[in-house]
Amino acid sequence: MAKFDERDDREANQDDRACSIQDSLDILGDRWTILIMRDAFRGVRRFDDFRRDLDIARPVLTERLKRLVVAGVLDRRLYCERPPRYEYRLTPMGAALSPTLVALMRWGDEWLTDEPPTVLVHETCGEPLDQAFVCWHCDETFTQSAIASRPGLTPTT
Amino acid sequence: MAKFDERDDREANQDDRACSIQDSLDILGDRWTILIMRDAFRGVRRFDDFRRDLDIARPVLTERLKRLVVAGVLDRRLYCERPPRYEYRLTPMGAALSPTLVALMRWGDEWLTDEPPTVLVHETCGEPLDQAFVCWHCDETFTQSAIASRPGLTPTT
DNA sequence: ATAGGTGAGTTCACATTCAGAACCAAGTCG
DNA sequence: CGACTTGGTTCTGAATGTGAACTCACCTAT
Repeated sequence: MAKFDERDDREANQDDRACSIQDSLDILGDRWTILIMRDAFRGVRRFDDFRRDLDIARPVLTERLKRLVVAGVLDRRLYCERPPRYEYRLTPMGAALSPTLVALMRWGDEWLTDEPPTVLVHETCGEPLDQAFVCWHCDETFTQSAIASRPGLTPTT
Repeated sequence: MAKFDERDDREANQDDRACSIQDSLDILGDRWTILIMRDAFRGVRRFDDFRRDLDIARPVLTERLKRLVVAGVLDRRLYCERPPRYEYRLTPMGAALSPTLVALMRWGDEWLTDEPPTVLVHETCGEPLDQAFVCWHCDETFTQSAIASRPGLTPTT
């Protein structure tokens, strides 16, 4: 993934750079990190709570949290001085992952589970929310099936 | 991740099941799979094209593609009889991952890259699209920052 | 007809990463 | 005092990933 010595620039016409999905996955792309983020969204903040909830090996959790803090996605802060205790909180950058996690969740709900999906509801009216694409210009909204042209992420072509 | 023998049901109060994010990650959750899917969205279909584009080890690619086919996300079909050649195409289930990939891409664009983001444009008007939550009932649209209550994926609490 | 090339793998030896258990440190509670 | 908690680190085998070489079926050029 790092050694592209013998590559001709075949891929340059396709997307002219490593693609930001790859960049995102450099931070999130291992078996645990997204689950850690999911827990963080749920409000989990402490080392042992992550560990217990995920059933993850301690050294791995230590390393992942460190990476996430370095990446700027979590913030490690002392929440108790005298027995020094830390908690990990979402930074704005981490919180910005919510659409990604929601999309993953909805996909799993739709295609993988028989159980009733976790619906997101509109706080003010209690009706279910949908995740969609919106064109502020035309004031049109459409779900993914209706979107056709996406430069850099071309559809089935 | 599979052996929960000694777990008490501590997590039952939090979300009463494995959570569909976990289910999704059982399929997508390793360093390569999401990149493979991204390539599939871009129109890559053949073994060697995936291999070259991703610079992934052959055995791993073989195994990943097999898993994705079993999972129902890709479809392996013979596209040439006499030298038997296969191609891997997105199934509807695979295509349904588009919001997830878009969300990942947008996150990477916004937080990780200095380069101009890949904007998605509305085909009919050419204006940039946004990914958002929409309440069909109130006919209101809001981006993730404005969403507050999500059962099962509670915000920062 | 033979030599070389390609697509799609498999097999193998080696390196990295992960898991699980034990250990440690700093503080707190009984 | 000793036990317990949180948040780690260190260690050792197991699992996984890596790259190189090999296979097999076919195709193309000479």
